[in-house]
Amino acid sequence: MATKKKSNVTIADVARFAGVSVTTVSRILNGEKYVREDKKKAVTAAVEKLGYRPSLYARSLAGHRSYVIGLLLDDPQGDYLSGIQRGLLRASKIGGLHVLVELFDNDTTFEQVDSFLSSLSLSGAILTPPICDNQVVLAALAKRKIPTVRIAPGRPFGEMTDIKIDNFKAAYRMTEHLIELGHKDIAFITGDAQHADARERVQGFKSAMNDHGLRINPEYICEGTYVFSSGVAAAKRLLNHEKRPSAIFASNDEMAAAVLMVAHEADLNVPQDLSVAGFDDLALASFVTPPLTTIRQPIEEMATAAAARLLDIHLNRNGAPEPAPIILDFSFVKRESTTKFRP
Amino acid sequence: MATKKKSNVTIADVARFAGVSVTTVSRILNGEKYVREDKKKAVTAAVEKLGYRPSLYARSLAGHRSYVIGLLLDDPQGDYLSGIQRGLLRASKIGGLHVLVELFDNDTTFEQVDSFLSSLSLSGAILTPPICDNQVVLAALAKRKIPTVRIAPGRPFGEMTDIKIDNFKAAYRMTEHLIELGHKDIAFITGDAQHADARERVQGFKSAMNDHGLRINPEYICEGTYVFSSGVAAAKRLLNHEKRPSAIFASNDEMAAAVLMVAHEADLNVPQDLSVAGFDDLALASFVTPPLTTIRQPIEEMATAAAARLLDIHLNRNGAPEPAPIILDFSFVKRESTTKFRP
DNA sequence: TTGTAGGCGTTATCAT
DNA sequence: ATGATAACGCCTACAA
Repeated sequence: MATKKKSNVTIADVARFAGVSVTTVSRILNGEKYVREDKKKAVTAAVEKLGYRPSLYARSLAGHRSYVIGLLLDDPQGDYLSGIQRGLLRASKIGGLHVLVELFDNDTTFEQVDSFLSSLSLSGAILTPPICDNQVVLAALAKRKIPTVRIAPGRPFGEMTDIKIDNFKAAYRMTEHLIELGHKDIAFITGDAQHADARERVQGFKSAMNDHGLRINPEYICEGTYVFSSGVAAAKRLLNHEKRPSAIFASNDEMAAAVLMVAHEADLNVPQDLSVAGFDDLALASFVTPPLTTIRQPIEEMATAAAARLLDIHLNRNGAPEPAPIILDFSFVKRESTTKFRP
Repeated sequence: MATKKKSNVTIADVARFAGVSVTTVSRILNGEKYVREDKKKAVTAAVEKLGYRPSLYARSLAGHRSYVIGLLLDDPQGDYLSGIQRGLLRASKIGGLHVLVELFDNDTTFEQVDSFLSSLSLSGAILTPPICDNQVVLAALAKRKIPTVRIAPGRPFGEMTDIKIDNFKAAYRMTEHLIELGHKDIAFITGDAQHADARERVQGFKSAMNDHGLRINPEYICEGTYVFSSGVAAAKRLLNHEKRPSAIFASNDEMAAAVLMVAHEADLNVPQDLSVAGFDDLALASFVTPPLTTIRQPIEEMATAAAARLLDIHLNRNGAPEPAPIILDFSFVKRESTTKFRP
């Protein structure tokens, strides 16, 4: 009748079973040194046999390290999120970390973020645009000294690791592509100027134009905000221009898709009548008609790198964050939305 | 010189400050009754003043409830994920829960899931397709008696709450739309037959056809798997058919987008030469050319409902899960990819 | 209605 | 190299 007490097997059970102290078990589990091989073996066996799993909560409470990294989000939009998460989740899992996602609106107060951090004491945090430039959130993170890595951030901030591609170079590259195709009247739709990456992209475009001795028509530079509707507006302006450009470089795919739509409505054929270039290589870039020539950010790798960085900090408990930014390579993706200029 | 010990303010501090016992504080924090108003007020004030935030880990350890719900994912794909997360995160935040995301491949073992659950003792779990039909995961969840709600699941399973739309009805509705437009030769591209929703959609299509006295050409029913490439294959087969259909109903938007692409390559105008209907109303449905007529699943609401359900269980600690499925309304979204049949 | 005291499962400290 | 034992911060009988 002895019903086995349902409670989970604890570290004490393992210790007893292996004939050692809980301290020793703990040491072994945490990969510390100063443990004899035979004991290690015994413990490992016991763990296996009993199906023991340490309680995340007990460890966190006693050890002051939570094994949880926070993915802080502003508003979960667009599918770059899935790329980020895939990279993050895979890497975290391997490193024995868990990912907790939390939402923080644009008008979140310092108090709110701080209280969140207080109750969770994260092992690290990961921020993506646009929240990676939210001063309130950043301040709260810094105050608690939470190791933080930012993916594709705008302005730099304190001692945080930044992960990004060289947006300037990427935009430069795309512009050169257009120029090589013979285009001269090239228009550009900017992203949300709040983001540094948006600013870098315009700069890349402008530099390439200048370096190739091409004149930039100020009316060919349209302000967008990275969202579809802003792309529609910009495209309409551009295509109704008395002398319409022969190519449009939108600083993200969503706006490029908008250009495609407007062009289609205006009975313009892309790419015969108009070349269109995007940026980001979201899934939709391959779905639209015609598929977009674009720049791919290695989103997943970026997230993987972020997790790796955090894991490193977590393991080494090192106080020297070495905030050198990590720059990853972009890739140029040629599809069918761009082609040779023909008058 | 008295440097305030940096450690966080604890429940004991609050109790001291408010002149009551920790028990009382705990009670108040957890909204139990049997507390005098004045004490409650004093405690609330102390909490405010001290900026106290309970430690999630300590609560979890002592209270055997984690306040963490797990969003279990197979492979973070597509943008339905962002909708889910938005709903989930918002609702969870309001309810004071946190969302932890974890990845489980298709070949995850029972042992792995079990060990995950063991170390986190989730307050609840949420599953989306396709993992919501992963028998291994489901079994592990059931064994630990973790309250689980599944979004748009295939086959039913044990005592879990299911949240879904009436796929049959939705597909029926879309088919009727096509029929009302005068189409008779309507083709259908199925989804992954593993998913019950895919099967329900075919059924809806067939029933509508039958009910309207239309013949279903077996060659017009193409097997797809919900992914773009399968849509391409199906579309090619359909459009090369000696007598090609005047309308194609793809059981998700991704495949519908594929049809659009193939049609475009074949110099067919959509919708003049061919009507195309999708299902899901992903973001891409509005981006493609022409925008897709489709069915919208209230993804975000589904997630919200899921969180609400879990919160309810969490609060009431009720053992009666009442696994009645929650059926939410879909909506029919008319865009430009479908139009009247003209011979 | 309120307080006391004993866990919850680990890690950290300090001996040995 | 290994083991007691005291935290960690909170919840929850049990007592009052």
